[in-house]
Amino acid sequence: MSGESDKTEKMTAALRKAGIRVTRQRIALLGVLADADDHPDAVELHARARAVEPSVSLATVYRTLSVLQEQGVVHRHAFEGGGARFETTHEDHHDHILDVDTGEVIEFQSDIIERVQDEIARELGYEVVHHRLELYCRKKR
Amino acid sequence: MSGESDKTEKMTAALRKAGIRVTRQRIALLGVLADADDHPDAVELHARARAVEPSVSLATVYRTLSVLQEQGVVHRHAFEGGGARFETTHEDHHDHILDVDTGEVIEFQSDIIERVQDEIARELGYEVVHHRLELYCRKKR
DNA sequence: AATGCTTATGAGAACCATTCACAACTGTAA
DNA sequence: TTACAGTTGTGAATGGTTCTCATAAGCATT
Repeated sequence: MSGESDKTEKMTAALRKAGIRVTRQRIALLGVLADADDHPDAVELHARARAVEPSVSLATVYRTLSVLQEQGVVHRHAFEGGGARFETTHEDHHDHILDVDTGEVIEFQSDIIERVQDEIARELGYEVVHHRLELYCRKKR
Repeated sequence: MSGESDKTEKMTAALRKAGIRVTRQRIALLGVLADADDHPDAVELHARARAVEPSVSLATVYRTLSVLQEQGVVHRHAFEGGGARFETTHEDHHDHILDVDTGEVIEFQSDIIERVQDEIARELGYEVVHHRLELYCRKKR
């Protein structure tokens, strides 16, 4: 309900520049994405977008998420179990810890791991295009 | 065609011990898995198993793979794009490099990464149940 | 504001990998 | 050999995601 206009404006400006039409449905979804601090799936995003703009179909959510992904605005994650989950792209790269009991997602980042990955790939004659690192964890008691 | 009987015997022995029936279909699939040095998907395993034992259905391939996974005999990997891919469990843990152009899978292992992962989880009050690390790479030229 | 061209949308069908239901079959222990 | 429980093939069902197509609506231009 608050600081979303900032992010949303940046996003829509970027879209216009890319020749992509800014529709009611897309504005709704962008707002929802800007407000989200979790990692919702398409159905959840659909529900949230509908609360703002009832005329958003699930198909459009998927289509728009694809567009936004191509534009680099959102990231799509295929964690174990269930469907894809999304988050707005933020400046710093990170990987994810998933609480296997609650499904909660925690972000983390490790330069060391990053560096070792590149090194391993290089030694085998490859360069890393992208990677996926997920730690499925349980809370220690 | 060759050294498969060894592995297969070990596998079937383990299954019998676990009270799991050793059927024609399962023998065929175990043989195929023992022979495979790649990471085939269910359809590919079905094709290979059919060559040995024509009465193997795709449903049985899936069912058996689930059983074998529960027994710890095979590992299931959900790489990006396409369906799950399988490999027989071998002693040493490893992660995967995927050639984004060819789909080829290369295994690698890094104690450093492993250690840092545990450390990161621990600091956040978690313990790693399992993880998934995949490097999507392109051959350097 | 109205025009026209083009892209986006909603609804529901289609897709694809995987699982399920069920009647027939078959290991396996006795 | 029997008998029972686990297994199988077939085809239908599932669930997430994408596609089709007729209609709606951006947006640059009058």
